[in-house]
Amino acid sequence: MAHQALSQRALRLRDSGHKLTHARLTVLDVIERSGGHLTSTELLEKVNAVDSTIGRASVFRSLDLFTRLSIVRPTYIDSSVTPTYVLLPDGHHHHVICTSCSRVIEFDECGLQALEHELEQRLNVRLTGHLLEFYGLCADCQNNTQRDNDED
Amino acid sequence: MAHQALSQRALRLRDSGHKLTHARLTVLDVIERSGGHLTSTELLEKVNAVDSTIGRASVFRSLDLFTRLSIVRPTYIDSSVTPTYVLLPDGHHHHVICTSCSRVIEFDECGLQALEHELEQRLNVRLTGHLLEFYGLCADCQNNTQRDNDED
DNA sequence: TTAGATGCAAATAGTTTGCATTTGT
DNA sequence: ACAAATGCAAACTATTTGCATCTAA
Repeated sequence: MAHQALSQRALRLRDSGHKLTHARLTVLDVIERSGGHLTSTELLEKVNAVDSTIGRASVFRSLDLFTRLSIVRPTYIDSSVTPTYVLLPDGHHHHVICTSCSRVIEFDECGLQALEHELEQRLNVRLTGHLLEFYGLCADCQNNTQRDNDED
Repeated sequence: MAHQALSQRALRLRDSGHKLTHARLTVLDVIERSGGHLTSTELLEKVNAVDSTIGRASVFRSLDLFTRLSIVRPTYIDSSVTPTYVLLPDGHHHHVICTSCSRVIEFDECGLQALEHELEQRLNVRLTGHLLEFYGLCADCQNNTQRDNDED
């Protein structure tokens, strides 16, 4: 029952001694295709759209496992209710998220090496990675905002 | 029915045109005393211990208000279920999270203004905030790691 | 073959809402 | 005095659990 080619992360999953089940591979695939920014609710919907026989519990269990394996990480940034899961690529991770349309814009440079270094010295920690997210409005949503008004 | 001296943040609350109610002042006080790292559930308990007549709804409403006023911010700690609220000292938010013991170490400087500015120009976006998390081992956990091995 | 994973449905957390009442200014 | 905020309890949403069944290795 071969899925398609296994992603890097799927291999990590297997190497850590867990079974490569249909449910897990599907959940992982959905996360990867999504660009790596999903709430659990969005994930549930998308997984369900792909294969409606996969149960909610398995999605949550996968999310939990992936978190423990550092494949994914929950962040709370603008929904105060549902955590957003972000894919953790290898070294660092940074992008801009449009708070209006949720579009994700990647960028390469983050220039944090210097800061990382300084923090290691000053705080006496050993750092292995980081997550940097900027929040704001993308070009399109800035234009649409001229129509104004959706304050609370 | 004067509470004790008003904190800096309580003043901000008032200045923003909201009433200084008993419930709000109590919630704020509990957060400030706690060192500024609480889940909503912990907050509910502590508020209840101080004054059991304050209802859950008011606690959540305060949390919501404080978040909108940037007095507090929901963030990831290690429960994947309940957001943790941290006090926001100034404008932005950044910290180091120990991947072993989940300890959170705050730091002030992030030097991202320059980058933020550059991205706004280059990507044609309008940025309003950011989250910066470093992951690594705190001093204690580096030492304990000599004893190695506590995989799952 | 068999331990580990699953799907289901019911149980549990966590959060929000409507509304009559109270309170800060 | 009166708009804003509250407390309550019920509604809702999100997540977890127990267990019989299934499946990857």
